[in-house]
Amino acid sequence: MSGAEQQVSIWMRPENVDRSGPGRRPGYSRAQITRAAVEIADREGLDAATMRRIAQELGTGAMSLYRYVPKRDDLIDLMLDAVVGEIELPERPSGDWRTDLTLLAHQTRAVGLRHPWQATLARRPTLGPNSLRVYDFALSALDGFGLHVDEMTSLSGMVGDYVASAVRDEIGWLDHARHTGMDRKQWMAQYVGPYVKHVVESGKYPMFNRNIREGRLSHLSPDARFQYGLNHVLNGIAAALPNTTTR
Amino acid sequence: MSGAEQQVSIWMRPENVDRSGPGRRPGYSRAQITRAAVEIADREGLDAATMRRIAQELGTGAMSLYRYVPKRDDLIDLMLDAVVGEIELPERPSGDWRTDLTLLAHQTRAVGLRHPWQATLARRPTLGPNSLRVYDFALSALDGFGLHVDEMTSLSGMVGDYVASAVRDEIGWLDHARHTGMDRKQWMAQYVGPYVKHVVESGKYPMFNRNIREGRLSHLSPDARFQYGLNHVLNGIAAALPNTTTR
DNA sequence: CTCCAATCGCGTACGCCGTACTCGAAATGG
DNA sequence: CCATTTCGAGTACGGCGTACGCGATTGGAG
Repeated sequence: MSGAEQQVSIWMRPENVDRSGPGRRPGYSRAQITRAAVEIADREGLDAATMRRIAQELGTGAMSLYRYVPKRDDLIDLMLDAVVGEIELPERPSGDWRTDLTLLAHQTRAVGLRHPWQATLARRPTLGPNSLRVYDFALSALDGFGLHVDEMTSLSGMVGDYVASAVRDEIGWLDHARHTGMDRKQWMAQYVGPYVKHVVESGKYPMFNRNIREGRLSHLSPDARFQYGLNHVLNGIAAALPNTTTR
Repeated sequence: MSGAEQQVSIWMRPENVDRSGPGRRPGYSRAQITRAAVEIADREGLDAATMRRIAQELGTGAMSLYRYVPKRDDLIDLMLDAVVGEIELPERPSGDWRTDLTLLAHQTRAVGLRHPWQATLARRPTLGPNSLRVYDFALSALDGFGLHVDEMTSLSGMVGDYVASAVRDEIGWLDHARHTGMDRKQWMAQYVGPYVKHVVESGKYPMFNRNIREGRLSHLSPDARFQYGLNHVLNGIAAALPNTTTR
Protein backbone atom coordinates (compact mmCIF):
# COMPACT_ATOMS: atom_id res chain seq x y z
CA MET A 1 0.00 0.00 0.00
CA SER A 2 2.53 2.58 1.07
CA GLY A 3 6.22 2.10 0.31
CA ALA A 4 8.12 3.41 -2.68
CA GLU A 5 6.96 6.99 -3.03
CA GLN A 6 9.24 7.85 -5.90
CA GLN A 7 9.51 5.65 -8.90
CA VAL A 8 12.67 6.58 -10.73
CA SER A 9 15.86 8.54 -10.37
CA ILE A 10 15.77 12.25 -11.12
CA TRP A 11 17.79 11.62 -14.27
CA MET A 12 14.91 9.70 -15.74
CA ARG A 13 12.36 12.42 -15.05
CA PRO A 14 12.85 14.85 -17.91
CA GLU A 15 11.61 18.35 -17.27
CA ASN A 16 8.89 19.46 -19.58
CA VAL A 17 10.87 22.16 -21.23
CA ASP A 18 9.94 22.88 -24.85
CA ARG A 19 6.96 20.66 -24.42
CA SER A 20 4.20 20.88 -26.97
CA GLY A 21 0.50 20.80 -26.30
CA PRO A 22 -1.82 22.93 -24.26
CA GLY A 23 -1.07 24.54 -20.93
CA ARG A 24 0.85 27.47 -19.64
CA ARG A 25 4.57 27.63 -20.57
CA PRO A 26 7.01 27.02 -17.72
CA GLY A 27 8.66 30.19 -16.46
CA TYR A 28 11.68 28.59 -14.89
CA SER A 29 13.93 25.60 -15.43
CA ARG A 30 15.76 22.96 -13.48
CA ALA A 31 19.11 24.40 -14.48
CA GLN A 32 18.08 27.85 -13.28
CA ILE A 33 16.81 26.53 -9.95
CA THR A 34 19.88 24.37 -9.51
CA ARG A 35 22.15 27.30 -10.22
CA ALA A 36 20.38 29.50 -7.69
CA ALA A 37 20.52 26.75 -5.08
CA VAL A 38 24.25 26.22 -5.64
CA GLU A 39 24.94 29.92 -5.31
CA ILE A 40 23.12 30.14 -2.02
CA ALA A 41 24.81 27.00 -0.72
CA ASP A 42 28.22 28.36 -1.74
CA ARG A 43 27.66 31.59 0.10
CA GLU A 44 25.71 30.49 3.16
CA GLY A 45 25.92 26.73 3.42
CA LEU A 46 23.65 23.94 2.28
CA ASP A 47 21.24 24.44 5.15
CA ALA A 48 20.56 27.95 3.94
CA ALA A 49 19.47 26.66 0.55
CA THR A 50 15.90 26.01 1.63
CA MET A 51 13.07 25.81 -0.83
CA ARG A 52 11.72 29.14 0.37
CA ARG A 53 15.10 30.81 0.08
CA ILE A 54 15.79 29.48 -3.40
CA ALA A 55 12.36 30.56 -4.54
CA GLN A 56 12.89 33.99 -3.06
CA GLU A 57 16.15 34.31 -4.99
CA LEU A 58 14.21 33.59 -8.16
CA GLY A 59 11.40 35.93 -7.21
CA THR A 60 8.76 33.26 -6.86
CA GLY A 61 7.08 31.09 -4.24
CA ALA A 62 8.49 27.99 -2.65
CA MET A 63 5.87 25.67 -4.03
CA SER A 64 6.53 26.72 -7.58
CA LEU A 65 9.83 24.89 -7.46
CA TYR A 66 7.99 21.62 -7.06
CA ARG A 67 6.83 21.89 -10.65
CA TYR A 68 10.47 21.24 -11.59
CA VAL A 69 11.88 19.10 -8.80
CA PRO A 70 10.02 16.32 -7.02
CA LYS A 71 11.77 16.68 -3.67
CA ARG A 72 14.54 18.69 -2.13
CA ASP A 73 16.71 15.56 -2.09
CA ASP A 74 16.47 15.36 -5.84
CA LEU A 75 17.47 18.98 -6.11
CA ILE A 76 20.57 18.15 -4.11
CA ASP A 77 21.36 15.37 -6.58
CA LEU A 78 21.08 17.92 -9.34
CA MET A 79 23.29 20.34 -7.46
CA LEU A 80 25.95 17.69 -6.96
CA ASP A 81 26.05 16.68 -10.57
CA ALA A 82 26.09 20.30 -11.67
CA VAL A 83 29.11 20.91 -9.49
CA VAL A 84 30.87 17.81 -10.79
CA GLY A 85 30.28 19.31 -14.21
CA GLU A 86 32.72 22.07 -13.31
CA ILE A 87 35.58 19.61 -13.23
CA GLU A 88 37.52 20.46 -16.37
CA LEU A 89 39.05 17.48 -18.08
CA PRO A 90 40.33 16.81 -21.58
CA GLU A 91 38.13 14.65 -23.72
CA ARG A 92 40.50 11.75 -23.35
CA PRO A 93 43.39 11.01 -20.95
CA SER A 94 46.87 12.04 -22.02
CA GLY A 95 48.38 8.59 -21.80
CA ASP A 96 50.46 9.36 -18.70
CA TRP A 97 48.29 7.99 -15.94
CA ARG A 98 50.09 9.87 -13.21
CA THR A 99 49.59 13.20 -14.92
CA ASP A 100 45.97 12.39 -15.60
CA LEU A 101 45.10 11.34 -12.08
CA THR A 102 47.00 14.29 -10.63
CA LEU A 103 45.03 16.63 -12.85
CA LEU A 104 41.78 14.97 -11.86
CA ALA A 105 42.66 15.17 -8.19
CA HIS A 106 43.52 18.85 -8.31
CA GLN A 107 40.47 19.69 -10.38
CA THR A 108 38.23 17.81 -8.01
CA ARG A 109 39.77 19.53 -5.05
CA ALA A 110 39.40 22.96 -6.61
CA VAL A 111 35.74 22.38 -7.31
CA GLY A 112 35.26 20.95 -3.86
CA LEU A 113 36.72 24.01 -2.23
CA ARG A 114 34.64 26.28 -4.43
CA HIS A 115 31.48 24.52 -3.24
CA PRO A 116 32.22 23.65 0.35
CA TRP A 117 28.77 22.28 1.09
CA GLN A 118 29.31 19.27 -1.17
CA ALA A 119 31.96 17.91 1.17
CA THR A 120 29.49 17.79 4.03
CA LEU A 121 27.32 15.40 2.06
CA ALA A 122 27.85 11.69 2.26
CA ARG A 123 25.59 9.86 -0.08
CA ARG A 124 25.66 7.18 -2.66
CA PRO A 125 27.46 8.34 -5.83
CA THR A 126 25.06 10.45 -7.78
CA LEU A 127 25.32 8.64 -11.10
CA GLY A 128 24.42 11.76 -13.02
CA PRO A 129 25.85 12.43 -16.47
CA ASN A 130 28.73 14.54 -15.20
CA SER A 131 29.69 12.04 -12.53
CA LEU A 132 29.81 9.36 -15.19
CA ARG A 133 32.09 11.50 -17.32
CA VAL A 134 34.56 11.85 -14.44
CA TYR A 135 34.35 8.17 -13.65
CA ASP A 136 35.12 7.32 -17.23
CA PHE A 137 38.10 9.65 -17.33
CA ALA A 138 39.60 8.14 -14.20
CA LEU A 139 39.31 4.60 -15.44
CA SER A 140 40.50 5.41 -18.91
CA ALA A 141 43.67 6.84 -17.40
CA LEU A 142 44.47 3.40 -16.02
CA ASP A 143 43.51 1.55 -19.17
CA GLY A 144 46.13 -0.21 -21.24
CA PHE A 145 48.04 -1.87 -18.42
CA GLY A 146 46.17 -5.11 -18.81
CA LEU A 147 44.32 -4.60 -15.57
CA HIS A 148 40.85 -5.92 -15.00
CA VAL A 149 38.18 -3.26 -14.87
CA ASP A 150 37.62 -4.15 -11.20
CA GLU A 151 41.24 -3.41 -10.44
CA MET A 152 41.07 -0.08 -12.21
CA THR A 153 37.94 0.79 -10.28
CA SER A 154 39.62 -0.10 -7.04
CA LEU A 155 42.80 1.85 -7.75
CA SER A 156 41.13 4.96 -9.07
CA GLY A 157 38.84 4.75 -6.09
CA MET A 158 41.85 5.25 -3.85
CA VAL A 159 42.43 8.63 -5.44
CA GLY A 160 38.79 9.55 -5.13
CA ASP A 161 38.68 8.51 -1.49
CA TYR A 162 41.78 10.48 -0.70
CA VAL A 163 40.62 13.63 -2.43
CA ALA A 164 37.23 13.47 -0.79
CA SER A 165 38.65 13.16 2.67
CA ALA A 166 41.39 15.74 2.13
CA VAL A 167 38.88 18.26 0.85
CA ARG A 168 36.56 17.44 3.71
CA ASP A 169 39.33 18.24 6.14
CA GLU A 170 40.08 21.55 4.48
CA ILE A 171 36.40 22.40 4.36
CA GLY A 172 35.97 21.57 8.00
CA TRP A 173 37.73 24.72 8.99
CA LEU A 174 35.94 27.00 6.56
CA ASP A 175 32.60 25.52 7.43
CA HIS A 176 33.06 25.85 11.14
CA ALA A 177 34.35 29.35 10.67
CA ARG A 178 31.07 30.41 9.15
CA HIS A 179 29.00 28.90 11.93
CA THR A 180 31.00 30.23 14.83
CA GLY A 181 32.90 33.15 13.40
CA MET A 182 36.16 31.61 14.58
CA ASP A 183 39.05 31.38 12.20
CA ARG A 184 41.50 28.51 12.42
CA LYS A 185 43.74 30.22 14.94
CA GLN A 186 40.88 31.04 17.27
CA TRP A 187 39.54 27.53 16.89
CA MET A 188 42.82 25.98 17.86
CA ALA A 189 43.30 28.33 20.76
CA GLN A 190 39.78 28.30 22.11
CA TYR A 191 37.78 25.33 20.96
CA VAL A 192 40.04 22.29 20.82
CA GLY A 193 43.22 23.87 22.11
CA PRO A 194 42.48 23.32 25.78
CA TYR A 195 41.46 19.74 25.11
CA VAL A 196 44.54 19.02 23.01
CA LYS A 197 46.68 20.41 25.80
CA HIS A 198 44.84 18.27 28.30
CA VAL A 199 45.32 15.18 26.15
CA VAL A 200 48.98 15.83 25.47
CA GLU A 201 49.69 16.32 29.15
CA SER A 202 47.91 13.09 29.99
CA GLY A 203 50.46 11.25 27.85
CA LYS A 204 47.92 8.56 26.98
CA TYR A 205 48.32 8.85 23.25
CA PRO A 206 52.00 8.76 22.34
CA MET A 207 51.60 8.91 18.58
CA PHE A 208 49.22 11.81 18.84
CA ASN A 209 51.81 13.56 20.97
CA ARG A 210 54.51 12.86 18.44
CA ASN A 211 52.29 14.31 15.77
CA ILE A 212 51.72 17.47 17.77
CA ARG A 213 55.43 17.82 18.47
CA GLU A 214 57.10 16.60 15.27
CA GLY A 215 54.31 16.91 12.73
CA ARG A 216 55.24 19.25 9.90
CA LEU A 217 52.15 18.65 7.83
CA SER A 218 50.08 21.25 9.57
CA HIS A 219 52.73 23.84 8.92
CA LEU A 220 52.62 23.28 5.18
CA SER A 221 50.37 25.25 2.90
CA PRO A 222 47.11 23.48 2.15
CA ASP A 223 48.25 22.93 -1.42
CA ALA A 224 51.49 21.32 -0.36
CA ARG A 225 49.72 19.19 2.22
CA PHE A 226 47.31 17.97 -0.41
CA GLN A 227 50.07 17.13 -2.85
CA TYR A 228 52.02 15.32 -0.15
CA GLY A 229 49.22 12.90 0.58
CA LEU A 230 48.35 12.54 -3.08
CA ASN A 231 51.89 11.41 -3.86
CA HIS A 232 51.58 8.60 -1.39
CA VAL A 233 48.37 7.45 -2.98
CA LEU A 234 49.80 7.63 -6.47
CA ASN A 235 52.88 5.71 -5.36
CA GLY A 236 50.55 3.07 -4.06
CA ILE A 237 48.87 2.85 -7.44
CA ALA A 238 52.21 2.72 -9.22
CA ALA A 239 53.05 -0.35 -7.19
CA ALA A 240 50.09 -2.15 -8.76
CA LEU A 241 51.01 -1.25 -12.33
CA PRO A 242 53.45 -3.30 -14.39
CA ASN A 243 56.45 -1.68 -16.09
CA THR A 244 56.60 1.37 -13.94
CA THR A 245 58.79 2.58 -11.16
CA THR A 246 57.64 4.41 -8.08
CA ARG A 247 59.66 7.45 -8.91
CA MET B 1 28.87 41.43 20.39
CA SER B 2 27.48 38.34 18.73
CA GLY B 3 29.74 35.73 17.14
CA ALA B 4 31.17 32.68 18.86
CA GLU B 5 28.22 31.19 20.70
CA GLN B 6 30.03 28.17 22.02
CA GLN B 7 33.34 28.51 23.71
CA VAL B 8 34.93 25.10 23.86
CA SER B 9 34.65 21.59 22.48
CA ILE B 10 32.22 19.23 24.15
CA TRP B 11 35.16 17.26 25.53
CA MET B 12 36.13 20.20 27.67
CA ARG B 13 32.67 20.68 29.13
CA PRO B 14 32.54 18.12 31.90
CA GLU B 15 29.10 17.08 32.97
CA ASN B 16 28.32 17.88 36.54
CA VAL B 17 28.00 14.32 37.65
CA ASP B 18 28.94 13.70 41.29
CA ARG B 19 29.14 17.41 41.74
CA SER B 20 29.22 18.77 45.25
CA GLY B 21 27.37 21.78 46.55
CA PRO B 22 23.76 22.77 46.64
CA GLY B 23 21.14 22.04 44.03
CA ARG B 24 19.07 19.14 42.90
CA ARG B 25 20.98 15.99 41.84
CA PRO B 26 20.96 15.23 38.12
CA GLY B 27 18.64 12.40 37.17
CA TYR B 28 20.29 11.46 33.90
CA SER B 29 23.75 11.44 32.36
CA ARG B 30 25.47 12.17 29.10
CA ALA B 31 26.31 8.50 28.64
CA GLN B 32 22.69 7.53 29.13
CA ILE B 33 21.42 10.13 26.71
CA THR B 34 24.09 9.23 24.18
CA ARG B 35 23.21 5.56 24.42
CA ALA B 36 19.54 6.24 23.87
CA ALA B 37 20.30 8.45 20.91
CA VAL B 38 22.55 5.83 19.33
CA GLU B 39 19.90 3.16 19.75
CA ILE B 40 17.27 5.27 18.05
CA ALA B 41 19.65 6.22 15.26
CA ASP B 42 20.58 2.57 14.73
CA ARG B 43 16.97 1.52 14.41
CA GLU B 44 15.40 4.45 12.60
CA GLY B 45 18.17 6.64 11.25
CA LEU B 46 19.88 9.73 12.54
CA ASP B 47 17.02 12.00 11.55
CA ALA B 48 14.74 10.08 13.88
CA ALA B 49 17.01 10.79 16.83
CA THR B 50 15.43 14.14 17.55
CA MET B 51 15.69 15.76 20.93
CA ARG B 52 12.02 15.09 21.59
CA ARG B 53 12.31 11.46 20.56
CA ILE B 54 15.39 10.82 22.69
CA ALA B 55 13.77 12.48 25.66
CA GLN B 56 10.66 10.39 25.16
CA GLU B 57 12.78 7.23 25.16
CA LEU B 58 14.15 8.30 28.53
CA GLY B 59 10.74 9.26 29.83
CA THR B 60 11.44 12.95 30.13
CA GLY B 61 10.99 16.21 28.25
CA ALA B 62 13.06 17.43 25.36
CA MET B 63 14.44 20.43 27.16
CA SER B 64 15.78 18.36 30.00
CA LEU B 65 18.45 17.04 27.69
CA TYR B 66 19.90 20.49 27.39
CA ARG B 67 21.06 20.26 30.99
CA TYR B 68 23.54 17.67 29.75
CA VAL B 69 24.31 18.62 26.16
CA PRO B 70 24.69 22.17 24.85
CA LYS B 71 23.43 21.51 21.33
CA ARG B 72 22.28 18.60 19.26
CA ASP B 73 25.49 18.85 17.24
CA ASP B 74 27.48 18.19 20.38
CA LEU B 75 25.34 15.17 21.10
CA ILE B 76 26.24 13.87 17.67
CA ASP B 77 29.92 14.29 18.51
CA LEU B 78 29.32 12.25 21.62
CA MET B 79 27.46 9.61 19.64
CA LEU B 80 30.31 9.35 17.15
CA ASP B 81 32.97 8.92 19.76
CA ALA B 82 30.84 6.42 21.65
CA VAL B 83 30.54 4.35 18.51
CA VAL B 84 34.25 4.55 17.81
CA GLY B 85 34.65 3.18 21.32
CA GLU B 86 33.15 -0.09 20.11
CA ILE B 87 36.15 -0.73 17.90
CA GLU B 88 37.93 -3.53 19.70
CA LEU B 89 41.69 -3.34 19.51
CA PRO B 90 44.53 -4.82 21.51
CA GLU B 91 46.33 -2.41 23.79
CA ARG B 92 49.29 -2.35 21.47
CA PRO B 93 49.84 -3.46 17.85
CA SER B 94 51.08 -6.97 17.22
CA GLY B 95 54.17 -5.95 15.29
CA ASP B 96 52.87 -7.13 11.94
CA TRP B 97 51.56 -3.93 10.42
CA ARG B 98 49.49 -5.69 7.79
CA THR B 99 47.70 -7.80 10.34
CA ASP B 100 47.12 -4.79 12.54
CA LEU B 101 45.73 -2.54 9.83
CA THR B 102 43.58 -5.37 8.48
CA LEU B 103 42.14 -5.89 11.93
CA LEU B 104 41.51 -2.20 12.34
CA ALA B 105 39.84 -1.98 8.95
CA HIS B 106 37.51 -4.90 9.62
CA GLN B 107 36.67 -3.68 13.10
CA THR B 108 35.92 -0.22 11.80
CA ARG B 109 33.76 -1.63 9.06
CA ALA B 110 31.84 -3.85 11.46
CA VAL B 111 31.10 -0.94 13.76
CA GLY B 112 30.19 1.22 10.80
CA LEU B 113 27.66 -1.30 9.55
CA ARG B 114 26.24 -1.70 13.03
CA HIS B 115 25.60 2.03 13.20
CA PRO B 116 24.71 2.96 9.66
CA TRP B 117 23.90 6.57 10.44
CA GLN B 118 27.54 7.40 11.16
CA ALA B 119 28.45 6.86 7.51
CA THR B 120 26.03 9.54 6.42
CA LEU B 121 27.92 12.10 8.47
CA ALA B 122 30.80 14.01 7.01
CA ARG B 123 32.44 16.19 9.55
CA ARG B 124 35.79 17.10 10.90
CA PRO B 125 37.34 14.20 12.87
CA THR B 126 35.77 14.18 16.27
CA LEU B 127 38.93 14.21 18.36
CA GLY B 128 37.21 12.48 21.24
CA PRO B 129 39.09 10.08 23.50
CA ASN B 130 38.05 6.98 21.60
CA SER B 131 38.96 8.46 18.25
CA LEU B 132 42.39 9.28 19.62
CA ARG B 133 42.84 5.71 20.80
CA VAL B 134 42.13 4.41 17.29
CA TYR B 135 44.39 7.00 15.74
CA ASP B 136 47.19 5.98 18.04
CA PHE B 137 46.77 2.32 17.23
CA ALA B 138 46.89 2.94 13.51
CA LEU B 139 50.06 4.98 13.70
CA SER B 140 51.74 2.65 16.14
CA ALA B 141 51.23 -0.18 13.67
CA LEU B 142 53.43 1.67 11.20
CA ASP B 143 56.01 2.66 13.76
CA GLY B 144 59.50 1.21 13.62
CA PHE B 145 60.11 1.54 9.91
CA GLY B 146 61.93 4.81 10.30
CA LEU B 147 59.11 6.74 8.73
CA HIS B 148 58.37 10.29 9.69
CA VAL B 149 55.17 10.73 11.66
CA ASP B 150 53.71 12.66 8.74
CA GLU B 151 54.29 9.71 6.47
CA MET B 152 52.65 7.36 8.91
CA THR B 153 49.69 9.69 9.17
CA SER B 154 49.39 9.85 5.44
CA LEU B 155 49.65 6.10 4.92
CA SER B 156 47.28 5.09 7.68
CA GLY B 157 44.95 7.76 6.37
CA MET B 158 44.69 5.79 3.15
CA VAL B 159 43.22 2.89 5.05
CA GLY B 160 40.84 5.14 6.94
CA ASP B 161 39.70 6.83 3.76
CA TYR B 162 39.14 3.53 2.03
CA VAL B 163 37.18 2.02 4.89
CA ALA B 164 35.04 5.09 5.27
CA SER B 165 34.07 5.17 1.64
CA ALA B 166 33.59 1.40 1.38
CA VAL B 167 31.30 1.40 4.38
CA ARG B 168 29.46 4.40 3.03
CA ASP B 169 28.79 2.51 -0.17
CA GLU B 170 27.47 -0.50 1.70
CA ILE B 171 25.35 1.69 3.90
CA GLY B 172 23.95 3.54 0.94
CA TRP B 173 21.81 0.60 0.05
CA LEU B 174 20.58 -0.12 3.55
CA ASP B 175 19.83 3.50 4.16
CA HIS B 176 17.91 3.96 0.99
CA ALA B 177 16.06 0.76 1.63
CA ARG B 178 14.65 2.16 4.84
CA HIS B 179 13.50 5.37 3.24
CA THR B 180 11.87 3.91 0.19
CA GLY B 181 11.19 0.33 1.11
CA MET B 182 13.13 -0.82 -1.93
CA ASP B 183 15.76 -3.48 -1.55
CA ARG B 184 18.81 -3.49 -3.78
CA LYS B 185 17.18 -5.53 -6.51
CA GLN B 186 14.15 -3.29 -6.69
CA TRP B 187 16.37 -0.24 -6.65
CA MET B 188 18.41 -1.48 -9.55
CA ALA B 189 15.37 -2.49 -11.51
CA GLN B 190 13.19 0.50 -10.80
CA TYR B 191 15.14 3.49 -9.68
CA VAL B 192 18.44 3.60 -11.54
CA GLY B 193 17.92 0.62 -13.82
CA PRO B 194 16.17 2.53 -16.56
CA TYR B 195 18.79 5.26 -16.45
CA VAL B 196 21.68 2.81 -16.52
CA LYS B 197 20.13 1.12 -19.50
CA HIS B 198 19.68 4.48 -21.19
CA VAL B 199 23.31 5.40 -20.49
CA VAL B 200 24.71 2.08 -21.64
CA GLU B 201 22.78 2.27 -24.86
CA SER B 202 24.03 5.78 -25.50
CA GLY B 203 27.57 4.41 -25.56
CA LYS B 204 28.95 7.68 -24.23
CA TYR B 205 30.80 6.17 -21.29
CA PRO B 206 32.89 3.21 -22.49
CA MET B 207 34.51 2.41 -19.14
CA PHE B 208 31.19 2.49 -17.38
CA ASN B 209 29.89 0.10 -19.98
CA ARG B 210 32.85 -2.21 -19.49
CA ASN B 211 32.19 -2.15 -15.79
CA ILE B 212 28.56 -3.09 -16.28
CA ARG B 213 29.50 -5.89 -18.67
CA GLU B 214 32.74 -7.27 -17.22
CA GLY B 215 32.64 -6.07 -13.64
CA ARG B 216 32.74 -8.94 -11.19
CA LEU B 217 32.96 -6.84 -8.05
CA SER B 218 29.25 -6.38 -7.71
CA HIS B 219 28.76 -10.13 -7.82
CA LEU B 220 31.06 -10.71 -4.88
CA SER B 221 29.82 -10.86 -1.34
CA PRO B 222 30.16 -7.55 0.50
CA ASP B 223 32.89 -9.07 2.67
CA ALA B 224 34.91 -10.21 -0.29
CA ARG B 225 34.42 -6.91 -2.06
CA PHE B 226 35.69 -5.07 0.99
CA GLN B 227 38.74 -7.29 1.31
CA TYR B 228 39.50 -6.91 -2.38
CA GLY B 229 39.78 -3.15 -2.17
CA LEU B 230 41.55 -3.28 1.15
CA ASN B 231 44.28 -5.45 -0.33
CA HIS B 232 44.98 -2.84 -2.95
CA VAL B 233 45.33 -0.19 -0.31
CA LEU B 234 47.59 -2.32 1.85
CA ASN B 235 49.74 -3.15 -1.17
CA GLY B 236 50.07 0.55 -1.74
CA ILE B 237 51.28 1.03 1.81
CA ALA B 238 53.70 -1.87 1.51
CA ALA B 239 55.29 -0.09 -1.41
CA ALA B 240 56.20 2.77 0.90
CA LEU B 241 57.76 0.59 3.59
CA PRO B 242 61.40 -0.53 3.45
CA ASN B 243 62.32 -4.19 3.76
CA THR B 244 58.99 -5.58 2.70
CA THR B 245 57.60 -7.17 -0.41
CA THR B 246 54.20 -6.51 -1.87
CA ARG B 247 53.15 -10.10 -1.61
C1' DC C 1 16.42 23.72 62.08
C1' DT C 2 15.94 27.33 58.72
C1' DC C 3 16.61 29.50 54.91
C1' DC C 4 19.37 30.90 50.71
C1' DA C 5 21.38 29.97 46.56
C1' DA C 6 22.23 26.79 43.14
C1' DT C 7 20.65 23.29 40.15
C1' DC C 8 17.37 20.25 37.82
C1' DG C 9 12.98 18.91 35.29
C1' DC C 10 10.34 20.41 31.94
C1' DG C 11 6.15 23.09 29.89
C1' DT C 12 5.44 26.76 26.69
C1' DA C 13 6.48 29.23 22.67
C1' DC C 14 8.88 30.94 18.50
C1' DG C 15 10.57 30.75 14.08
C1' DC C 16 12.00 27.80 10.89
C1' DC C 17 11.59 23.64 7.73
C1' DG C 18 9.62 20.33 3.73
C1' DT C 19 5.74 19.76 1.28
C1' DA C 20 0.33 18.27 0.47
C1' DC C 21 -3.51 20.56 -1.21
C1' DT C 22 -5.94 23.77 -3.84
C1' DC C 23 -7.38 27.00 -7.13
C1' DG C 24 -7.08 30.86 -10.43
C1' DA C 25 -4.30 32.23 -14.56
C1' DA C 26 -2.33 31.16 -18.87
C1' DA C 27 -1.71 28.64 -23.01
C1' DT C 28 -3.03 25.57 -26.64
C1' DG C 29 -5.71 22.52 -30.23
C1' DG C 30 -10.08 21.59 -32.12
C1' DC D 1 -14.41 30.13 -28.42
C1' DC D 2 -13.94 26.71 -25.38
C1' DA D 3 -12.29 22.37 -23.29
C1' DT D 4 -8.20 20.77 -21.57
C1' DT D 5 -3.91 20.96 -19.68
C1' DT D 6 -0.18 22.97 -17.19
C1' DC D 7 1.91 26.57 -14.29
C1' DG D 8 2.28 29.92 -10.20
C1' DA D 9 1.69 30.33 -5.74
C1' DG D 10 -1.02 31.00 -1.29
C1' DT D 11 -2.43 28.46 2.75
C1' DA D 12 -1.80 25.04 6.09
C1' DC D 13 0.10 21.07 8.73
C1' DG D 14 3.15 18.60 11.41
C1' DG D 15 7.73 18.53 13.09
C1' DC D 16 12.15 20.43 14.15
C1' DG D 17 15.96 22.85 17.41
C1' DT D 18 16.06 25.49 21.21
C1' DA D 19 15.36 30.26 24.19
C1' DC D 20 13.07 31.26 28.25
C1' DG D 21 11.08 30.92 32.63
C1' DC D 22 9.39 28.77 36.74
C1' DG D 23 8.42 25.33 40.38
C1' DA D 24 10.71 21.55 42.74
C1' DT D 25 14.75 19.75 44.84
C1' DT D 26 18.98 19.87 47.30
C1' DG D 27 23.32 21.14 50.29
C1' DG D 28 25.51 24.21 53.28
C1' DA D 29 25.73 28.37 56.33
C1' DG D 30 23.81 30.62 60.24
